[in-house]
Amino acid sequence: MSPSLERRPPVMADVATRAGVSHQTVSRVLNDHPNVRAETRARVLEAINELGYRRNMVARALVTRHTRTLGVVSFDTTLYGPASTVYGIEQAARAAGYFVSMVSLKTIDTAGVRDALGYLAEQSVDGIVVVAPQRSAAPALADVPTDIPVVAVEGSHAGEVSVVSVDQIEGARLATRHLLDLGHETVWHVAGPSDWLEADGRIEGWSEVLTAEGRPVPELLSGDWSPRSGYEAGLRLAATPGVTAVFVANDQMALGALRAFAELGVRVPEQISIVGFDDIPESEFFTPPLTTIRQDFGAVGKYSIEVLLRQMEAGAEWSHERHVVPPRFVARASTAPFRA
Amino acid sequence: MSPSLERRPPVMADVATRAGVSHQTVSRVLNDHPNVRAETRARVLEAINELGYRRNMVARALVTRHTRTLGVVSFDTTLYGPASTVYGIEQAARAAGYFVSMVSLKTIDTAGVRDALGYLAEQSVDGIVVVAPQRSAAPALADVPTDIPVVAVEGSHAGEVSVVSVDQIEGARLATRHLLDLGHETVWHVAGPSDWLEADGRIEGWSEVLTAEGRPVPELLSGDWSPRSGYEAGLRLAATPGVTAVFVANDQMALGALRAFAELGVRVPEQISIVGFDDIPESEFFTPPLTTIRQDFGAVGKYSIEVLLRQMEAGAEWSHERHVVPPRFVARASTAPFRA
DNA sequence: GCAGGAGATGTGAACGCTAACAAGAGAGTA
DNA sequence: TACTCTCTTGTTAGCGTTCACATCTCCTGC
Repeated sequence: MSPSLERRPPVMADVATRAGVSHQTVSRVLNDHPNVRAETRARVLEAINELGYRRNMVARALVTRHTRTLGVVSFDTTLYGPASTVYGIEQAARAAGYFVSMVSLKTIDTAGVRDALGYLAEQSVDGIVVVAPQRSAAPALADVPTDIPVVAVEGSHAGEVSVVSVDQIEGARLATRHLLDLGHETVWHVAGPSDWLEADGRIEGWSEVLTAEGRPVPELLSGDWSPRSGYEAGLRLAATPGVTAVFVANDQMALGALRAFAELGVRVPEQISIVGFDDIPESEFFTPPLTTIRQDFGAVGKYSIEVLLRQMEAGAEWSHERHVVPPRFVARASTAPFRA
Repeated sequence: MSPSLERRPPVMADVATRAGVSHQTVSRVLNDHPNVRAETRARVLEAINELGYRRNMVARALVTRHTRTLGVVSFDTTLYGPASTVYGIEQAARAAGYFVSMVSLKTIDTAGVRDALGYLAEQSVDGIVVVAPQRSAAPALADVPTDIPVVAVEGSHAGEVSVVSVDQIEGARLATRHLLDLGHETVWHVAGPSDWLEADGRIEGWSEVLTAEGRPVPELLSGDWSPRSGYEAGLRLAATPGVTAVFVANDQMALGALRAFAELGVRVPEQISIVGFDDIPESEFFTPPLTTIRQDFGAVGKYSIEVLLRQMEAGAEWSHERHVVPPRFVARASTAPFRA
């Protein structure tokens, strides 16, 4: 416990002494500065090895004024979508040489997002990605600290920030058109929670196609993304006469609906066709395998980092960008032509 | 672009000047030091507000020698298990006032884990949680830098590090016993990839019960956790005579097996009973709803942070701990008594 | 009325690194 | 030979905090 006994990890000066050079030369070697004699460099590297020296990034960050760390604010990373997005972000960030500091919110609200941004700002992150698909997160993004670049993923594009997102409206159009093309008179929709922008976009694409085709727009059902809420919606739909085609806002709810139909003896796709959204790894093995809309979460992560890095480089004169990732229709066995 | 124009964020000295005190007094206010006159404190807080000052944690970390950041090394956070564990860790860490710096590996190997640990050490994280359920990660944990506390989650307990994990063996026992109790002669097993410790544990618990009960131990099938690999195993099992009960090492593979059986007209649970593992949110809505073993990932996250913090506090004289979270049997509709 | 002590505040020196500048050595040129 | 130029290395001064210590003020008690 005496101070002389508890050995501190070696610092640059220790390496310098050992190699018989100045600490600055050690710094030059570490930073690949060209003007160092090969022999000197070798000597320094040897000393580094012998001492097991590791550079202190905190001290480095203090003087360089950047931490090579990006902040990620997210919500419920247990869900497949957010989890995949965050994974994509992390991979892309590390490929670009950045660390990722995570904050996942339990509930998303303005105060929560603002706090998270504040924390990350204190940590001097070089940039922030906010995965905040709820409308209530938008106000917090409005008064984000101006000195630090921010990119929103799946966020509202109204604000001052750049946005990267999957084209939800187009995805919903694909789903709805597919069902109409199969000869169904109209398409019912089980939407996501009303606060979610993704839920909005899917409703919009759905109703847009129906209206354009002059079809009746059935009453909207909605759930909370969970299989259970899909199950309940399924029970309601099965009890409603005339339902032959349903577009469910995500695969988990679609699973619940499938379960409800199975229990009530409603055959899919013979009696009712179902299209989901997301293409989670399980969908292909549902009973029946689910026709759905695939979102490329990896691409979203990649682009969000790309946009963020560009913004960081641009410094003061950055301009908001908007990047939209196209969804893809995936045909499986849960949809079939309408038979009267 | 002129240096006078690009304004830096305010620092402690700016606040001090504005409030008419020394920087040290500002520091005291920020750190809730008791010996500050109420009026002075108010003046400082006002100045902080007016200037929009935010403390620079990097500078703080340099002198206090801790960053209040924990490192988390993980693998494929797209899978439900790892994602949930990481989420639990993140929540627990933040509740304890720590940030989380994430590194998710694409492939897990000794070099990858070692690199990740090295990076995190350079970042001066105060502690590290390694979620590395593969055996190949173990060697990297052996020569972890001694100056920084590490906890392994679902990792090998052979090494020098503390381990928090779900009792896989017991889970497998519960599943196997349940099937035997239903009158099945023996139980087949679809295992996870051979490099995974969790796969091992489940095999061990399964074969242990069969052996103890004097039942034949059928040939082992195995997959890679994916629904597709479960589907393929299912096809093989359906073609094997005498199979009446199957314990599948995770729910996703169980889903694949259910699909295979459905396609071949094998009825579950009438002809074959199936038990899964994990209890993912979807399982309850499979066709039929899946009997499975629940893992409490939230608890794992919570305990891992608890153990880590304790170890950080203990400093040099820490001792390895081992915390085991019990699994829970969840009865649903995919299992039924054996009928000859 | 003054020693002693507690409370409030300030001063200087770290923390471990990089940036900016300085300086010495050797090569090339007139 | 002297002069410049380039290459290599060293020296000094921060970055924005906290820590250790010094100082000043005011109160208490004899």
